[in-house]
Amino acid sequence: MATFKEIYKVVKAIPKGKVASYGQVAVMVGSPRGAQMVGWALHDMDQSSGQTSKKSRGLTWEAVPWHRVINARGEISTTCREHSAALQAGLLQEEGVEVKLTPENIYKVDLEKYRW
DNA sequence: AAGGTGACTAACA
DNA sequence: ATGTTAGCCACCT
Repeated sequence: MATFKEIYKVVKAIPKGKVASYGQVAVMVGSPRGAQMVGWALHDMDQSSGQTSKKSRGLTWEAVPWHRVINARGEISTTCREHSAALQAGLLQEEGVEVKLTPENIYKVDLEKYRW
């Protein structure tokens, strides 16, 4: 069953230097159709550095590498776009992941190379 | 308890 | 080929 906890667990399992799509994570947690929920789970902790900050959904947000999770096209699709997206891209690059910036200001990752 | 929501995806027009 | 619509499923109010 795909719960936040399970999702975090899977996300934390993503190796450094690799990325996974929401759908991919969803499948791993056992809910192939729960992609949206995955992104949602991550969004709950968007604080960037990783602080529980607001008690939010009451889940413990230990260092979950949420930046390694992107959409099916390898793009960073945050609702807060530029804000969180830039941070995410930066973190990925630090891990050795090549992140491109499209003309539309959308960060993209080469899934062919970095997909988990 | 029921309804609404969302960092998605895939299929259809 | 792009743009829209529908399905999804746990979590919040």
